[in-house]
Amino acid sequence: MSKRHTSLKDLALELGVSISTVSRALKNHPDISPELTKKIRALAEERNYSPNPLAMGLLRQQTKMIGVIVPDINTHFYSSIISGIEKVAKERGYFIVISSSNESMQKEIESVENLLKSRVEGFIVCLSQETSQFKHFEKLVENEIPLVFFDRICENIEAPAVSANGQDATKKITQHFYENGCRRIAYISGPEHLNISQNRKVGYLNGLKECGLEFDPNLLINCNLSIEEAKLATKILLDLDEKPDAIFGINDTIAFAAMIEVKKQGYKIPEDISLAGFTDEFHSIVVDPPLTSVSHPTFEMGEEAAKLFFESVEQKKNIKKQVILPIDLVVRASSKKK
Amino acid sequence: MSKRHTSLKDLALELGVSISTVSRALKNHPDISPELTKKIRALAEERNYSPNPLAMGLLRQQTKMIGVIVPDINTHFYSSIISGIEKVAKERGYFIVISSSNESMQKEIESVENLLKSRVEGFIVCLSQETSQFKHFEKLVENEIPLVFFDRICENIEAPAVSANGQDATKKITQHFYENGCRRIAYISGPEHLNISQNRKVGYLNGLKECGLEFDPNLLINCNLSIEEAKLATKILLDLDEKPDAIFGINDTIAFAAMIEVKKQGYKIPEDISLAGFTDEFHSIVVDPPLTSVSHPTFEMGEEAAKLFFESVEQKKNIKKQVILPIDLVVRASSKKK
DNA sequence: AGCATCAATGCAAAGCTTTGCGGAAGACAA
DNA sequence: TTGTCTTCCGCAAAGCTTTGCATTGATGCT
Repeated sequence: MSKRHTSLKDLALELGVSISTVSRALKNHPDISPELTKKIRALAEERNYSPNPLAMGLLRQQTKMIGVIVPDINTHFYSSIISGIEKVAKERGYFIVISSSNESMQKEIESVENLLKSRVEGFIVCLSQETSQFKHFEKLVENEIPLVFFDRICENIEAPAVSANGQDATKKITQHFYENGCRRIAYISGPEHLNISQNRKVGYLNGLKECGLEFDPNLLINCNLSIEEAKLATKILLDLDEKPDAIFGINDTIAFAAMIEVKKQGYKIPEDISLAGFTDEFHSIVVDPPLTSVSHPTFEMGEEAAKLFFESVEQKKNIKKQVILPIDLVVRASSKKK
Repeated sequence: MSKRHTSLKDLALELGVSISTVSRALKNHPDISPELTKKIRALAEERNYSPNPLAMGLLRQQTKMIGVIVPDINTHFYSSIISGIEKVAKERGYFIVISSSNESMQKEIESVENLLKSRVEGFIVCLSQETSQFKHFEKLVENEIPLVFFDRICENIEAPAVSANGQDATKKITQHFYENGCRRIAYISGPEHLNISQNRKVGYLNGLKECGLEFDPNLLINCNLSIEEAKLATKILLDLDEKPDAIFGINDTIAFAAMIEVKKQGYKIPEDISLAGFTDEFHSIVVDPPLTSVSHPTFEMGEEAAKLFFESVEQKKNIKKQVILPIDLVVRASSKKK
C-alpha cells in the first residue's frame, strides 16, 4: 500500500521541535525564529510535505467538494458544462463529484442523498427530465446548503440559476425559417414541465406572431429526449396533410433523429424541409447537410454556475439570482433554401 | 451556511451515554444492551446520522478517492469510459476525481501532483498524446500507489492496463476494405510513440500482408489527433499521384475530418473512396454516409479499469496484468462499394 | 536584585470516528 | 462476606491540523 504521506508530526519529530512550531513555520508565522523557519521549510520541501486535506476538512468543517448532478455525462453538452464548472472549482481549490441521474428522478434523489453523505458542501444541478417534484431540493434550501441550477431550472425554488436564452433563440430560429421562405414551421419540444421546454415554446410562439403566422397545434410536438421518440414525432409531422416545411428540435439529438427520418422518407434538406437543432454539438458540422443550430455557451454556463455557487457559499445563503446567457444562431446548409 | 451534520457526539449528548456506546450500538455490537441499541439507532435514524467520511478517512488513512486523468473529458469515448469507472467505484463506496490533461504532458504531470495532494488513493489514467516521459508515473509505482492505464498505455511501467484489441481491429478493417474491392488502403494514424498507434499499425500491416497487398509508406500518415491535422493528412493523401481508394482514421474524429475533406474535394463516398473510423461515436450513424467504424466497449473498458484498480488496492501492489477487450467492426455505408 | 517585557516555543483542545482495555455493578457460588 | 463471572459501558488514543494560551529563558529597566 502507498507509503504514508509525511505529516507535521513527522517533521516535528525529525527536527525535535513541536508540531505547532512546524505548523507555524510553514506559514511564516513571525513567532518562529527565521533560522528555525528556514530549516523547517527546507525539510518540508525535501519530504514533499503537503497538508492533509482530511484533517483540514475536519477542522474547518469543509470538504471542498461540490456535488454536480447531470442527467447524463456522455453528452457533449453536459461534459462541456462540467469542464466549465471544474475550471473555476479548481481555481478555488475545490473539486467536483459528478453524479448522473440518467434522466431519472429516483436516481436524482439518490444522488442528492449520497452526495450529502459524502459531505459535499453544496450542489450544482441540471434537473432530470423526469423530475416533477422537488422535495429533495427544497430540503437542501431549508438546510441552507448551497444549490444552483443550470439549464433546466426550477423556478419555484429559492436558488440561483444559469440558463441560456432559449426564448430568444427559438424566436430567432422561427424568424430565420420565415425569412427563408418557410411558412409551416414545426417544433419538436421536450417534456412539457421542463422550464426550457416552456421558454422555448414561448419564443416559438412569439416568433410565429411576429412573422404573422398562425400557430398550428399540430406543428408542436412534445416528446421525451430520446432518439426513438424524436423519430416518431418526425413521422407524425411528415404524415400531416399539411406537412411542415421546417422542423427544429429542442436539441441536436432530436434534430439528428429528425434528419434521419426526413431523409429516410426521401425529402430533400433544405429544399423540401429545413432543419435546425439547438445545442450545436460538434457533429452538427459533419452531418450532411450541416445542421443549423443555436450554439450554447456551454463552457461559460459551467463557469457561471460555479461562480454562483461560490457566491452562495460566501454569502452563506442562497441568493435568488438568475443569469441568462445569450445564444447565437449558427446558420448552416440545413436551413438555407436558396 | 449549511447546518452541521449530526455527529456521534450529538447523539451521545442527547442520550446521556458515551460516544463509544453510540458508535457500537450503530454497528450492533453485542456489548451494548438490546434496548439501548434500539433507542440509539432510533435517534440516529431520526437525526439522519451518517458517519463523517473525513473522520473515517483520517482514522483509516484512506480517502476513497480515485484520481482519473484523461486527455479530454468532452469526448464521448472518454466520458463513456468514465461512466464505467464511476459505476464500479460507486459500488465500492469510492468516488472519482476527474482531471483533464488536455493532451498536454505538462498538465498531466500537474494533475498527478494535485491529485496526490488531494490524497487520492490511486490513479486510473489514459496518457496524453504528448506524453513521452514517464517519471511522474514511475514515482507512483515506486511509492506503491495503485496505478492503472487504459487505452493509451505505457508498456514500460509495471502497472495493470486495459486496452482494446486495436491490432485485430485494424487488420479486420483492412481486410474489409480489400473484400470491398479497395486496393490502395490508407491509414491516418496518431502520434507514433503512442502504443495504440503502434498496435494499430501492426494490424494494418498484417492485414495488408494477408490480403497480398504491398505496404506503401505514402499511405500511412501520422498526425496528432486534431481535426486540422487530420484534414491536412487527408489532403496529402488525395494529392498523391496514386490516390488511395480507402482511408481509415485512428479515431472517429479523424475519420470525420477526412470525410469533410474528401467530400469537399468532390469525391464520392464510398464509390471513389471508402472510409472507416475507429471508436464508433454515436454520431457515426447520423453522418452521411453513415460511417463504418470499430466499436469500442468503452463502458466495459472503464469497468475493467476500475476492477484492476481495486485488485491493485487489495493486493497492496500493482499487478502487471493486461486486459485486452475485443472490438467489433460495424460496417456501414461509408465502406460498402456495391 | 527584582520586576516587567519580549521573543520563541510548547501544550492542548477541537473536529469525528473506531476500538482495545479497563471499570463498575449485579448475580451467584462458596 | 468474599471472590469470580458476566454484562454493559466509558476512557483514551490515534489519525492530522490549527490556534489561543501558557511557558521558558533572556534581556532591559529601575
